[in-house]
Order: sequence, then structure tokens, then C-alpha cells
Amino acid sequence: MERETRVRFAPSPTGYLHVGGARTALFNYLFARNTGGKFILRIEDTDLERSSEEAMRDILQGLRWLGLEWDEGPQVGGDRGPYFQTERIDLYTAYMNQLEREGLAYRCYCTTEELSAERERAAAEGREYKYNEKCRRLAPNEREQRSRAGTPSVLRFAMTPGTTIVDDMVRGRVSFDNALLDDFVIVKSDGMATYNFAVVVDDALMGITHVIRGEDHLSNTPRQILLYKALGFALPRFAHIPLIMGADRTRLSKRHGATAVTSYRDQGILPQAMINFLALLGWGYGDKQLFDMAELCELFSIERVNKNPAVFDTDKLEWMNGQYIRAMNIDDLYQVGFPYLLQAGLVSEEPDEGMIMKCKEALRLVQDRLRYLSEIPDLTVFFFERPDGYEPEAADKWFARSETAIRFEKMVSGLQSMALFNVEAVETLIRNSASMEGIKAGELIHPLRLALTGRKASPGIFETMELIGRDECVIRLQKAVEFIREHL
RNA sequence: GGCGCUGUCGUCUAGCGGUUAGGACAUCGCCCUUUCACGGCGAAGAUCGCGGGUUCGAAUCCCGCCAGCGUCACCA
Repeated sequence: MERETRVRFAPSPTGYLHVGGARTALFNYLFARNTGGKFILRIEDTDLERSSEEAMRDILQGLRWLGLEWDEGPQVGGDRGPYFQTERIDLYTAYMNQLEREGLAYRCYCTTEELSAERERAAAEGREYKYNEKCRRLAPNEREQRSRAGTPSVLRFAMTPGTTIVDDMVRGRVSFDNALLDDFVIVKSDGMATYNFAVVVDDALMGITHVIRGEDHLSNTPRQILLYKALGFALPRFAHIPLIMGADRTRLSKRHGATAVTSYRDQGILPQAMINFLALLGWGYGDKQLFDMAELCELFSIERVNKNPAVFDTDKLEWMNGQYIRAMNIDDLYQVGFPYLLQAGLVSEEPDEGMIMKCKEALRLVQDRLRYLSEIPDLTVFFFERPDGYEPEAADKWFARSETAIRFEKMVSGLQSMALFNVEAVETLIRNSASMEGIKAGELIHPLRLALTGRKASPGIFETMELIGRDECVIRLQKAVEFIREHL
């Protein structure tokens, strides 16, 4: 029996959850579910300067919204914690002492000023900068003296010659010459472990079997492998997934538009659409495009992850979101759509039964037209409010003749004398009046739509009229008559 | 610049020595239709980054080049 797979998503809470991070989290999650393993969330909050509580909340919320529930981590616990790096300092200390004791790492007393001066010199001479290993060659008594004097220091890893191979699940075997890696810092002068050191200790202690992360970490991997070996830890498998880029093929950033998961949520992207879209950025399964979470969990595999970076193109996301919106039943659509109606002030916080029915009916009528939930208010206002004007180009076209006003007046009396006011009856009335006038139905319908909705486009006019209601239709027609006469 | 990764329609991709290089989004056209959408049908769009090989045959294998990206911190 194979050991249970354990993967992790390890964000640093220095900003909101962005789509790239969400995609990394998703791949980890899918791998865990596919292999019956565990998905762990660990917070890399060692950068006290930039970490914030707010960013943490955004990340956790974002993951939850996407349905990427973690098995171990903040808020859920687990027996391989703590899950915040700032609470794991004692662990790092123990291992850094071990490395120093074994001579695999050494204290370096060089100051930041010395180092940056050295760096500048290297740059000026067009030379490759690499730490000069000055402190590695410190005489024992000198070392002893500085240590006793309490001179500030960092701990550096003592690089050994050779070649380090990263056997990557998506990229294959990638080799690095250790000579190009220098004696990197593993403990900062404030005693905190650096990223490369902390990540190794944490992944090893948490029993992480597969490290699935962005390709930007590939060049860090040889250092980490060397650390695993120095610490006597078993190596996990690595899988470096391609980066997500903007339309200009540079790494996706804010200037490419929205990158925050929450901003897509707020625009009314459904989490299942976001998941589906993200999954297809770097992974695919034949010609199939639409996958729900259960299918993704079942079908996902690292072998099908491709190597080339993908451009984040929201056209497909929008289409997908439309697909998911159309697949919803009305009650669910109401659940997710209500907040948008509320925010637009079209409904009150606690609508009565009748209003709920009206909302649902309105949603039913616009369901096929939606790509974002945030489009709901604009597409449905006129069901809730009398239009406060008419689209000018449409008005020029349909409200330019006096016959229209006369026809509207006839329509008003027609509506008032109807026994039953419903879709069928309204349609019959309108088609009959059109043929009695000797015009095509469309010639009546277009002005009618404009009068009732203020728009040149709307859901089917008969359904629209039924939902607006007879009395309100009459009022709006009368208003239109006034408008036409005033503007002739 | 060093090191590393990547390179098939505008975009996401299928392809793993023999295909008219397939699909999806987007685009365009037609149909449906009272409008806008949805839906259906169809079109256009890739000399597979470029150049050499290997082979009867290469997008697929090999080499070189070019381009893009990533990374080179006491940041993660």
C-alpha cells in the first residue's frame, strides 16, 4: 500500500488571492482528491512587514468560495501543525542548529552594506554576482570571537560542488550546476528562517509527498533539494506547473485587469465556472470543455498538465459562466442573483412572496441572456421600475410618428377591456391589432417595447408585458403617448 | 548577462513517425425570431517559431539558432 499523498498550498498573506494562486491551489486540491490524499493549507507569514490579517482573510474566503476546502490548516486544525510559519520558529531553530553543528551551514557576519557594495562592484565589472564566501573561510578563533561579541549574523548554507537534478513530474529531469548556486542565506539576522529553508523544514515535517507549485519556483528547487539532503529528509516529488500570463505574454499582474478571485466573484462569476476555467488553464481532457468539480477530481492527473504558459483570456470564462447560469434552476439562480437586485435597490432586503415570485420570473426571462450575474439589474430594471427615458436612437426610429401615439391609445383600451391578462391573450391582442392596422406585428412590437422598457432590446415582449402587469403597462403607454406628442 | 523553462489557428488546447493537423472560446455568415440573447448550421483562421539533419515519410526523433517568459535578495 502506497503512502497517502499529502499536498499543500502555501500562500503568503501579502495580498489577495489571485487567479494564479487559485489555480495552483486547485491543482493541488484536485491531485489530493484524485489520489485519495490530503490537501493542506499552510500560511507563509514570515514576512512580518508585508503580511496582513486582511490578506489572510481574503485568501481563506476565496478558497472556500471556490470550494477548495482544506483537510488541514488554519481554522480546521490537524495533527501536523502549526500551520502558520510564524508559529514554527522553534522547529526551524532546531534544524538550523543541526546544520551548523554538522558544519553544513555557517555564520556569516558580512553586513548588508558590504554585500550590496560587492554586488555593485560585480555589476560594474559586468561580472556575475555570487557571495564571496568570506565568512566561510573565517578562522575558528575569529569566528569564536565574533560569536562571543554578539556580532549580528546570518546563517548560510555551505554549498558543495556537483550537479543537482530536479526530477519534475511535468518538466522531466532538469539539471543545475551547484557551482552557479552560492552560499545562500537560510536564517536571517533576526533569527527567522528564509523561505527556502522554512519551506523545506515545513514540507518535510508535514509529510508533504508532492510539491505542486508555479514554475517560478523551479530555479529555487535545487537549493531546496540540497537542503533536504543536508537535513536527512526524504525528497518529495516536484511538479512545476506553467505560469499564467496576460494578453501581452508577460506574467499576469494587475495591469492586465482583474486578477483577484474576489473581483470575479463580485462581478458575478460563479465559482463552478471559475474552477472549470482555471482547470483548463494548463490542463485538459480531450475535447471536453465543461467539467464539474467531481469530474475534475476524478479525471485530473499531473501527466495531463502541459508545460507551456497559458494566457488568461476571460472570453472563455464569460462563455462558461453563461453556460453554468443557463444550467441553473430558477431557485438557485434566485439565490445567487438576489444580492445583485438588492444592491441595485430593485428589491428590499426581505421581499414578500409576491416579490420573490416576480424576481424569479424576471430571472427566468433573462437567464439565457446573462454572462455575468452583475448584468442582472440592467437587464431587469424595467420589471421593477418605470423607465425614466427612452434610448435616443430607438426613440428617433419608433416614436417619430403620430400614428404610433394613436395606436398606443387603442392598445390601452384593448388592454383594459381584456378579460384575462396573460401571455397568450396579450399576444393575440397585439397580433390582431397589427393585422387590423394592416402592419406587421413587428411594427407594433418595437414601439411597444420602447414604451414599456425604455429599451430597444428586452426579453420577449408578451412575457415582459405579463410580468410588468396590466395597470403598469397602461400607465407606461400613456406616458409614451405624451412623449411622442411632445416630441413631434 | 548566467542559469532554467517554453514555442500547434487571435486565445485555451488535441496530437506522442503516415490525420484533409481535430475540438472549444472569440470572429464572420445563414437559420430560428418581435428585439437582444440562447440554440442550430456553416465559414474563415495554424506552411505546427526558424534552419538543418535522421527517415520512404516529421508537428511528432536529433542538432543549431531565434523569440518569449521565469529566476538570480537577510521577499515568499
